[in-house]
Amino acid sequence: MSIASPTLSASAPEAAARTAAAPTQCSNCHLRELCLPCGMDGNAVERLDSLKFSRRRVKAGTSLYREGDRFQFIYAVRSGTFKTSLELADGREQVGGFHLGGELMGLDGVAQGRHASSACALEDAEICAIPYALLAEMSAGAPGMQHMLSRLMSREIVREHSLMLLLGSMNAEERLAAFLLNLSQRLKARGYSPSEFHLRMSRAEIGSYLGMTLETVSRTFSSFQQQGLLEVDKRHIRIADMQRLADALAMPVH
Amino acid sequence: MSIASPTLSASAPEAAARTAAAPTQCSNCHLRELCLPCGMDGNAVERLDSLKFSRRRVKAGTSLYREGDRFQFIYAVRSGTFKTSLELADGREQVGGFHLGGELMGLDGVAQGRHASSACALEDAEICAIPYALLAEMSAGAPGMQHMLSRLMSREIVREHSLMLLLGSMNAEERLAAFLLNLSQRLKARGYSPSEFHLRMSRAEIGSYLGMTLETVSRTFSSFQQQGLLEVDKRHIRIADMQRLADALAMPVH
DNA sequence: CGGGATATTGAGGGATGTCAAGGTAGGTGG
DNA sequence: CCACCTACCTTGACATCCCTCAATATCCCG
Repeated sequence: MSIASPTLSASAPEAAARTAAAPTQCSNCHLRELCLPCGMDGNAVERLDSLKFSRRRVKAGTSLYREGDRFQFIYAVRSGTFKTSLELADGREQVGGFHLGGELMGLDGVAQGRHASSACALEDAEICAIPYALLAEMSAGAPGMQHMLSRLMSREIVREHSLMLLLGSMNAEERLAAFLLNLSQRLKARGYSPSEFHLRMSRAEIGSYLGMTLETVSRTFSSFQQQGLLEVDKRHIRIADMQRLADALAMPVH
Repeated sequence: MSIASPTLSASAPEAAARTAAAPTQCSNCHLRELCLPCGMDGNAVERLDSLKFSRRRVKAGTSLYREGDRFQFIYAVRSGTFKTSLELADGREQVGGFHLGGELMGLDGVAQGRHASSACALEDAEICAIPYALLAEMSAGAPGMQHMLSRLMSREIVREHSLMLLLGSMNAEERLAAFLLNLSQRLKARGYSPSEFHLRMSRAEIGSYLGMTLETVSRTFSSFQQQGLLEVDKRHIRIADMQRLADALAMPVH
């Protein structure tokens, strides 16, 4: 609960400088197929370009926003990995998700006008800050754009459904298998290897996300390795048998 | 699993008849402070009225929609109680939420154009079917309306956050206490007693929602009764000590 | 080189799941 | 109206998964 790490300010000089140097445009972003513009027509993407989203670097371990902060922006990850989390009454944290390039954060702030969770960079990262008010204003005249926004929010609801399912009715092995397979697919969609990757999050963060202790996460990794499903070296993971890992999900041991 | 219970059709003759007899208007609905119109100005509510939502009765145990059905409507509960759920690979169900009067269901369908969960009435109920396409079309010209829709979806995301927290880091007593306190507040907001009510859902459904077995739910009810927090008679609940029940949440036993 | 964060592994215990038996309420048909 | 049936709830005994506590190893960084 490091109170030290400050929320970055939108008006930081370096952010302004960067924006001037390299205006951020969705139309030629390498993540356009995954991110906000996904499914939009050229016309709509041009409108997005006109907003000239500001870009910001976020250092590893730094918060992008915190629970209770005033909601102004939604954020798209350009590079790096984030976690979003809630703080419990007793100070522990509950991780709500991990976010890779092209994924959006902050949509939970629309409801109350304040962020309902915190977002923290797990490695040095870069984001686009999208002013929600402008986005809403613009989509008033553009039905397709508004629908896109609704779809994105709905997608977040569906994502949380599956997490709920995971937390509500799976054992430790199923949970970790589900986590790894989901991560593998998302990495693949971003052009990385689906079978070999480096985890950006600690065992404790994985455990919090999956509703188990860091020791159980560690033991389950070891167990998967002994079963020949994975090769694990700290945070470096190789999925040795994707099929059997998927089976661990579909066929509960019960 | 009962393939028998049919999804109701929007074109059921009785539904059409009812609509003609009593056109549904948000502006004089007794739930307007809790439901869709909440926070809208008079102008916007009039626009809602012009849509003339169709009303539908749903018998206890009947599905309103099912996972995979084409998404056309979002539904507002007028009376009765619903559960929403997902089906697991092995046939078990995972309950995702319970819905009282004034609450909306089906927003998870926007993402894919298909419903991502099923909704089933726990008692005889009545709903408003809100054609999503019309709603989206109308809100294109009305910024306030569109913002309302976004807020509602965001609220759903926040709701699932708290469920995630509950499933990820609470023990059986904390979970049941959280469930009862939440239900109590929602009943109070609807003009019912917050301290004495009838549960519309079975122990198994509560257990699925909270990520525990029906036996543990039953035992935890008994334990609360022995501690003097509740009086329990099957589905009839009286909260005898609201404060200590709330304490069970804030001060984990750990 | 030292210190802190992170990961692994073991031992033991406790919370919760599983299996089983019995009770109660409500609906249905004779 | 009663008998029966089914669904639901409660409770007990036991098993087991996972948490807790603890020791050690490893890595990274100053």
